Amino acid sequence: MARSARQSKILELISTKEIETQDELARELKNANFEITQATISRDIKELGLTKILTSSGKYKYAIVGSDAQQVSNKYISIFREAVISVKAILNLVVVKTLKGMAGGLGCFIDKLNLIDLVGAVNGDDTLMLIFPTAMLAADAAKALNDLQG
Amino acid sequence: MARSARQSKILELISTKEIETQDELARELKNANFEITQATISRDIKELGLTKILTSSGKYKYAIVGSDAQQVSNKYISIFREAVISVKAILNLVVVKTLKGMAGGLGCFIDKLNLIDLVGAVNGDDTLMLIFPTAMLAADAAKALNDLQG
DNA sequence: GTGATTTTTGCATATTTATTCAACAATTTT
DNA sequence: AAAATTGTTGAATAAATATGCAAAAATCAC
Repeated sequence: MARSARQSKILELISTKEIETQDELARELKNANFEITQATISRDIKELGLTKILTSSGKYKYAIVGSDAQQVSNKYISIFREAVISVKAILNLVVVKTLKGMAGGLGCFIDKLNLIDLVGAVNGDDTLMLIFPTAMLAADAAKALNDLQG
Repeated sequence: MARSARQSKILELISTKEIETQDELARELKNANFEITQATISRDIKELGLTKILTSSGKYKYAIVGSDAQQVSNKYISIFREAVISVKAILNLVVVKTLKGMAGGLGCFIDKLNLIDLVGAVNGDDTLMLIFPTAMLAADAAKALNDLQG
């Protein structure tokens, strides 16, 4: 599980910070209690299909980017499956319970891969709340996410 | 001018071939009579905001990618200005005359940055033909492109 | 459980990419 | 036109990233 949790954390980190190098990512992961080397990060990054893009300040940072490879999202799905405990719709909200520490990463890529009419998302450590325009859309999304769980 | 022509060629090359490394790009450019080193290519790639993305075969290739930096497209505009001689609409087509060898690169990124209702594009060495659904859209596009010329 | 098989990882290193610095070319200023 | 400024480049090298290989960990078959 450490593997999925780590990759989830990587998604969260690159979405919330401007990570310029794999060594920097290694340091951030260390702060989050993932003791890991650059070599493994290189592999994770390839698996997640991440790449560096140019920011407006002329620096490069890692980002989730639409790639040729559609299978890449399969990787995300497998993280999703490992991380998610339950998905429930309440009014216009969907509440997702996750393993500890994985709500953040999950939120980031549910956000990115915008398959659904999501207004926004907030998360704690093990809970993710997705906000929808209507109860109906929330129910649809909850169903879609539950289906994903296989 | 060699600079713009070279960068235009780079756009063409990465759009039509799977270029994996800067050295490979250097060899391709050599074939196209641009004698250039990897160092300069590294700079060109940064200027053009290109990055490597994962292909479905698990390899990386260079690609044009939507970045944070909107100024990036300014770079494209400046290549456009240097390359284009004239833009004319005829029926539902727009014919763009360019400097020799630059029609290909131009077509590639006009295609990518899909600002306009373009159906398709074909090009020779110094002529680029853009195909639109209607004469009206072709005329609009021709006007937009002429405006770009500053 | 044991042993076989597969997966994940770190280390060392190869490969790839970015940058420093000096030279040269182009452009502007005077 | 010379001098000064600015932009472009290559060579060498620094920095960053990927990978071969062996070891450790996890998973599976029995």
